[in-house]
Amino acid sequence: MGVTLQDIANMAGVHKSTVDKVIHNRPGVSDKKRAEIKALLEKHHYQPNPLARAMNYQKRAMTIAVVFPSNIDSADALIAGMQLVIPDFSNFNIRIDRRVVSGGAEEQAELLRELKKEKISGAVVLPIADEKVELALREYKDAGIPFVTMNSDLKDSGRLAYVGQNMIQSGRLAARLFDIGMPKGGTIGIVTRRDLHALRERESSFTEAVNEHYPDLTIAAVTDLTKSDASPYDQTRKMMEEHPDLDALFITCGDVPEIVHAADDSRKLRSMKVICYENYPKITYLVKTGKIDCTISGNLETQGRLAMRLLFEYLVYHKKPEKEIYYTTNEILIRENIGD
Amino acid sequence: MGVTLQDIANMAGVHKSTVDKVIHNRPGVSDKKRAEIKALLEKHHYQPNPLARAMNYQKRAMTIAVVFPSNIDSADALIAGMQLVIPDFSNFNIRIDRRVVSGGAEEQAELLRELKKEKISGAVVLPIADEKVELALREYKDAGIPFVTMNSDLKDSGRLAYVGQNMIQSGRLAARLFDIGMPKGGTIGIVTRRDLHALRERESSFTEAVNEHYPDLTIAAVTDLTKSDASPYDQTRKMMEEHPDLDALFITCGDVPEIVHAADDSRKLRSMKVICYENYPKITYLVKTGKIDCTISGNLETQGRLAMRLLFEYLVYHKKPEKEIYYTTNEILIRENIGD
DNA sequence: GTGAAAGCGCTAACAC
DNA sequence: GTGTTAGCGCTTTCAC
Repeated sequence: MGVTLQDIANMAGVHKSTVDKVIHNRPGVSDKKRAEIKALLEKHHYQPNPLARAMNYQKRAMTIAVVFPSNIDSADALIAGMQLVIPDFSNFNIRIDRRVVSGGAEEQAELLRELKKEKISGAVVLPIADEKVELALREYKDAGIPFVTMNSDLKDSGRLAYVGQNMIQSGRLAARLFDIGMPKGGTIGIVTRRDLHALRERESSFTEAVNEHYPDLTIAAVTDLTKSDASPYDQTRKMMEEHPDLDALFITCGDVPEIVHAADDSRKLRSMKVICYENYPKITYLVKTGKIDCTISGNLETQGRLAMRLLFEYLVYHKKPEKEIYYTTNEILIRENIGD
Repeated sequence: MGVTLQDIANMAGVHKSTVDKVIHNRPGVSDKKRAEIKALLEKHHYQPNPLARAMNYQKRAMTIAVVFPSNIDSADALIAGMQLVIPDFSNFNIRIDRRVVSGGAEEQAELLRELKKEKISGAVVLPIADEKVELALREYKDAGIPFVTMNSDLKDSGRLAYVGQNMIQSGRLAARLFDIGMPKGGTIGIVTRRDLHALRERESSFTEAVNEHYPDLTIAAVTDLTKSDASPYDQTRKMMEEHPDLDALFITCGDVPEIVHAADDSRKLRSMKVICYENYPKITYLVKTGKIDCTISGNLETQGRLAMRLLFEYLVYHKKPEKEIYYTTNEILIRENIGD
């Protein structure tokens, strides 16, 4: 049991409400008293009691915005994770306002500004990697609206924390898994998208690991889905036809089902090793049916849960995250451990 | 916001303290009023506010006992997990009393009875699978002392919940991993201990999977460490010498470092596939240095954390676990994803 | 600029 | 049996 606000008030010979004002940097206290009280707080390592604080916030209506780009495969799992936190805070009056915006950076930035006008209490954002979004988020920081970035980071946005996967590790891990799964070596085709910073990191750490450590493996083809307007399906088929010799497929990005189907339709899949990322129902199914050998999960649910929890705890208990960056583990999922 | 105790009191036309007595089944209320109030609570789905409740329990001194058998390799990781929960409950006056008892079931049962006399508030137990322990735990149940079993279960002990690994899955998974890692097939030696129910499950699901699905794999030797008083090291060496042809080693149990060293000293290790369970520093080291190919982690830290959290939440918020059995995931850890 | 007082929802000691 | 009262630690409104 630490010192309470009342304790501090007694020592300072003032009323506890005065101490409260000091703690929250509110006006209405003379400079000398303020300094005195601040010193006492420091000296006795005053820590507010989170429970008592939360008691007061219970009826205060709060809105948390969840901002996603559209067409993100991972969205459902991330949302599911966020839902998990809700029961723990069910006695609070918190509303989750989920907004998916189609379009790109410009649209996301605009949405963020709009939400700010609606006076939201905080936000969980999967930010598009663009300066415009970064600027909009910096306004949040200035306005004192806390937000957490999730799944993809924006370092200088002023976020409370970032929750996501360790991309470098995820790429290296995939390289090793191909090596294990292809004892005789072979050629790999990569499907990726290079407009996302995170995926570039993943691809390059993969390529580096293959070149450095696994001489029996060769990267024979790379398809960057953002280079063309053709569908992921068509682009994959094109790669498959141009490289009929591929032994394996490495998918760094989303649209996994389309890509896998394209490979399947090219009549190559059954003899190919396929490794991809994340785990949502469509992928689970493809792993269970053997079309995908292995998926590396960044635990999207955990990401969602953690992100929401960090924000809640900040809003409700004024508790700052312990770290700035939270990495989830890279889990290797195969048919035998992908279920429950 | 649900109905409050005060709301119910107003409806019943009584004082809220009367309602409180009903909620806690305390005497001092007439039978008719009690029935009336109970009906109202039901009808309005009264849910106590956990925050308010916890506020009152903050200064109440509580002791949680942690009871382990001795010489459990997993202990440190489990404890570390439990520690993680402490900050979240730091404003409570909870003391953790960790007791390791050497000896077997009899000693553990005795310790449990002793702790009961010391009026502990609750316990986290890694129970020895024996009727004596089960009986002692049933007395806890009768006395209203909540406890959680962890890592190894005792179904009929009356535990609040069980937190552990899915053993069946863990065995099957190992079988598949050997199949992947030994494309040409080969012979496997098992080191296990058959006095623990959980490990028997693991071994048999492994054996079954190998026999059913992987015809190229053969189980050529099994060492049950409990069959002899010799050290795990010596017993492993014996197996290695009797079966100089083994291609792989499957370790279901603890004492992994000793067993691996024995295999190493038999000059066989470098050409063998080794799969074991769990992940504590000594194992991490052996994986990183390539002496072990793969370890299947049941997330001991998560087990500890979850077990402690369930107990805390019950003690502090009167919140019952949602499930009776909590399985942690079987995580595949290899050199590339075992660190951070 | 400062302090008094009420309130969040529940619990517990004590009077009646 | 039942109700009164005070209290957990913090926040907020309002009067001085």
